[in-house]
Amino acid sequence: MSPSTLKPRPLNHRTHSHAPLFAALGDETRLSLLTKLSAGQQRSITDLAHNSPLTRQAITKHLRVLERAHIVRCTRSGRERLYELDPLPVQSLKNYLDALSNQWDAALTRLRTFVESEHS
Amino acid sequence: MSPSTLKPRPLNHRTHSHAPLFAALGDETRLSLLTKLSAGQQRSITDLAHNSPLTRQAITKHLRVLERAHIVRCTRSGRERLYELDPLPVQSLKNYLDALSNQWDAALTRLRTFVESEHS
DNA sequence: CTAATATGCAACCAAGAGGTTTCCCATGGA
DNA sequence: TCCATGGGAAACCTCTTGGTTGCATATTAG
Repeated sequence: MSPSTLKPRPLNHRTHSHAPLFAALGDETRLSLLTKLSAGQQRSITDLAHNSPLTRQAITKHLRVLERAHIVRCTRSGRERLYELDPLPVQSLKNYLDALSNQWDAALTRLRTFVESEHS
Repeated sequence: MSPSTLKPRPLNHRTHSHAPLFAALGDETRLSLLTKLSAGQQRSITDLAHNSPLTRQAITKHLRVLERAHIVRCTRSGRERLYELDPLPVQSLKNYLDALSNQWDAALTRLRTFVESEHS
């Protein structure tokens, strides 16, 4: 087996980091907003802020965070601003986590094989 | 079709939120630490801080964040503290994202079916 | 024993996040 | 037209985050 077969290629995903995406998901309020939006309907800001302990302005800020991370997109309709989910980045994150855990599994497997061959 | 068939069950995952996990992953430094650890070997703090623009103490803080989120665990060996990945929460996050995008897909499908039946 | 190494702890700091309040603008409907 | 409604902007506050420095402690090597 050539050494290059063993090298894991350190999972950088072309330096385009997923950290901002993760950060955008790292807040309870924003996750609950995503839950509401995952029903599939476009919702206005006031609508999303309804039945929330927070102010409309707070919800607005959270929506902007989600928008900057491209987790959510928004279109204007009259005086309303309608938000909806953007399904793509979720897929991107899943791919990243897949790569991470695959690399982890592969490392464990290599380690195990090595240890076994040492003992044979 | 009964209404209960349509209801999406809002994806709460027993109130145990994933926000702290996401937050722990929402930092470039921590992601790069995870990349290093994904090679599968236990690494000491000084080892992980080597070739980093940051101080050892900064790395220590980041490792503690990862530890609190149970993304990483650590064992003491002499005067060293060895960190390694904990593969479980990654799987949990993947499941969560799967649920989210499934719910999103399902909502879209229901919406489409509804629109089509309206036009028939 | 002594020196070097690996880490911990505490104080401190600047910047950002999350939230509120207040006031203003635009639009839709009566 | 007039007013209720949806939303934006800015100022402000507090707590957290990400980082530093300095010093103390424990363990290993010689």
